[in-house]
Amino acid sequence: MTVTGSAAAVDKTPRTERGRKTLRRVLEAAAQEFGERGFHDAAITGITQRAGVALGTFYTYFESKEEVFRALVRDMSHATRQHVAEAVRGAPDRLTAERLGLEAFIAFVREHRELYRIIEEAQFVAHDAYREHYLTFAEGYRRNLAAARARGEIADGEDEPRAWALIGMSVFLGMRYGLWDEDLSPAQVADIAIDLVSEGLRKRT
Amino acid sequence: MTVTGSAAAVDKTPRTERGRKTLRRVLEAAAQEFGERGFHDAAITGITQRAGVALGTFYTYFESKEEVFRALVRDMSHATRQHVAEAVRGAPDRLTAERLGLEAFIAFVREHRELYRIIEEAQFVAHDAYREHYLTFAEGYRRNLAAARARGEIADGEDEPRAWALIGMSVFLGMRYGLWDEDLSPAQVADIAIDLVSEGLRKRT
DNA sequence: ATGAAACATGAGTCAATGTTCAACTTAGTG
DNA sequence: CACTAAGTTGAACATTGACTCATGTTTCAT
Repeated sequence: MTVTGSAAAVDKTPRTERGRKTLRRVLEAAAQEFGERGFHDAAITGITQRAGVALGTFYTYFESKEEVFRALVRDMSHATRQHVAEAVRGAPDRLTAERLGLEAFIAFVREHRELYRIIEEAQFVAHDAYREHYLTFAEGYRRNLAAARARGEIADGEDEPRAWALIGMSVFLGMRYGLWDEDLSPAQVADIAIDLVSEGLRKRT
Repeated sequence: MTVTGSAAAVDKTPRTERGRKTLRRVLEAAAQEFGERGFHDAAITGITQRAGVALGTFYTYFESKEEVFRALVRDMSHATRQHVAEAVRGAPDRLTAERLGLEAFIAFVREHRELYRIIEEAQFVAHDAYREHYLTFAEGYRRNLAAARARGEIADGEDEPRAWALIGMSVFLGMRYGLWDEDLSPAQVADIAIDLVSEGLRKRT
């Protein structure tokens, strides 16, 4: 028996080319609106106006304001990981990969200023999506560190806390040097930060 | 001439002991309400109910919902810095101070779970207060690193990006091991993270 | 061509809640 | 005691914006 009624999740996937096009425009408009105004100040009418469609059209594709937001978080999470993975591909070793990844991340932030507004606000609007995002990121990171350790590329240590430390570093450097001020280039920031975590603060004689 | 009228900021500071007591209760109630429900789901009636006062009493002490929130951000920012400074006092060198500070921070997060909800949400609700918080934190950090570098305690490098990297590390470790899961003790997390930044990832033979 | 499904429209509904205010009580001073 | 300032109260107001729905239009398989 098929479940019907108010609790059923209606399939809102577009069936025609026109529908897919409209959906794409609504999603892009939503990214803009949420990025500029934040979740709560963002208005559905703001999204539909940007997209050039009527208010009701929004509800042809999404159940609610929160649902678009979640879709956006998933999209951007995926896009970010994709972009970083691309930049890192073919790196000769882990530390080089770290540098390239951080540089690519900061550059990505500059080109997608809505990223923080949306992903960080998910912490309060769609907490599970937020957790999912960082847990996924951390798991990938942890695996990379474990593999590098197994290859003898990096010193022994706990992979998971290290992964979270490195992610936090990236997120804050992205905020400070990607979003807030561009007084250093992504490459400069990456060089300094990776020097910190590869060589360490302790003075050697 | 004294400015009066709608644009003037009325002084809402309590003059009597009763007033100060009520204000304190409202502030504590606000921290609870915002901490549990977030800025937008929090209701003024929720705050006044927790405080055991009437709705109107709130407006005896605050101009608006946003104003209490800002007051709270300032309070918690100050309390956090205070707590960490306390724990670090008398540390023999910078790396020891880093370890003690991080450990104290994670412990503080566990005891004040409303901290992240409020400070991080300020990013969207009171962006200037959020910037102020981290800029203040970063400036203190930068000075500490510069001083340690001058004393020859740590290796040469750029203080400011290093400060932001270390702050980001702390914030994410606090979230993961303070808020989300307590599978490692604050001391364990601090040891691992400080080992990472003091010794570095590069393998030494 | 034609009928049905998909898509688009936007005025109207409805609940939530931040803020105001006029009346009332309490505290402190001369 | 009398007077004033400070503090308290909660019903009423006003706005806002997410979501519904009845109607109209477009697409497309047969």
